[in-house]
Amino acid sequence: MPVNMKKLIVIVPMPGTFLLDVAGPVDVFTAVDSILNEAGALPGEGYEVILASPLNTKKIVTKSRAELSCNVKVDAINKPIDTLIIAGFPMAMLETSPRFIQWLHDTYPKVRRIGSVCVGTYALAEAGILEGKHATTHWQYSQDFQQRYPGIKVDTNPFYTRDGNVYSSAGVASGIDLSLALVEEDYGRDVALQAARKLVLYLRRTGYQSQFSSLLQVHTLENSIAGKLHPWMIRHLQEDLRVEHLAEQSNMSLRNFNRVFIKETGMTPAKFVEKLRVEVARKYLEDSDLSMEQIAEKCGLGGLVSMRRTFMRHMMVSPSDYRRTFRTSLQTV
DNA sequence: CATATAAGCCGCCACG
DNA sequence: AGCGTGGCGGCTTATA
Repeated sequence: MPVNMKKLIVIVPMPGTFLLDVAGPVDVFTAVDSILNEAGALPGEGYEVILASPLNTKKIVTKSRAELSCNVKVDAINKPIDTLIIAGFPMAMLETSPRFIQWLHDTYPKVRRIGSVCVGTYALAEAGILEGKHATTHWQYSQDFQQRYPGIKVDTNPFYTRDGNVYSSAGVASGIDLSLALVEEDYGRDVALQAARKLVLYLRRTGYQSQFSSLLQVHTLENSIAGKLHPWMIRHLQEDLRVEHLAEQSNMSLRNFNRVFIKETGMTPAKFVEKLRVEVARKYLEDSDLSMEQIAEKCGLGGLVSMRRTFMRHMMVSPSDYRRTFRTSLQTV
């Protein structure tokens, strides 16, 4: 893929889809692109987002009867696809559009990654892309899905799952969570966070996945010093986690520890510890009634002022604001 | 708010 | 040479 080309995000809206299935990912990627541009993007940085119709017509009628006008029909796409996302999928389409399924099957090997929103997961399954892999779909359909495709491991809890370069998300609004995760993978947490702020979203809603630290990729979890240290750090958050001690714990010299750690995680040890502390603090703010002092204590974030400063630096909101908005948004749902 | 002190980071070079 | 490693010194950054 040419280096100086923006990543092409192709979103396929299935007829009868919820608008949000489509609009969520579209707006996330679009917002990120403009954020990157405002920040002075390098050539090739950012996203080009297009809608591609799976039918013979460019017009797609959504469930609400609102009409989407696609940029192109899928088989007319002539540029390399970075990310392909299938959104929505009324069940009737399964039998009626073998051509699209075939196209999906043929196109999958040529894309960097592929994802689905909601029942779009059926399309991936039908194209044989998910065989033996983990996947998610809308909770109402997960039982049916499992029966229909016994070779696919269906997770019902998370908002989205990833297995290799295949992603699937649970339904409708979770397409947004998926998209933010993809952005985070590409451009890091800060950019994803900015996009979430711009769209007034939370970067990561609480699903069961959030029990894990998002700081490490799955493959980093084993066979790396960062991965081995990670659980230990979580257990000792309230203690002195100076880099010196981390190096000691890993039986390495300070110098080398630093070097290796950066290579593995892409960030320096101290930054990592700080992010970890903030992340755990967020969790306490979200799902506990512990006082600020108690949270600061548990996370090793020093005292109140110190926690506030550090938290602000990462989240761009104060801990109390974060807790408040989080709580009130939960109540209105 | 300024200024002192500690911690973190990293280039450079050396060793096996 | 080509690598993983580690010590030193100085620059940057956060905090009291």
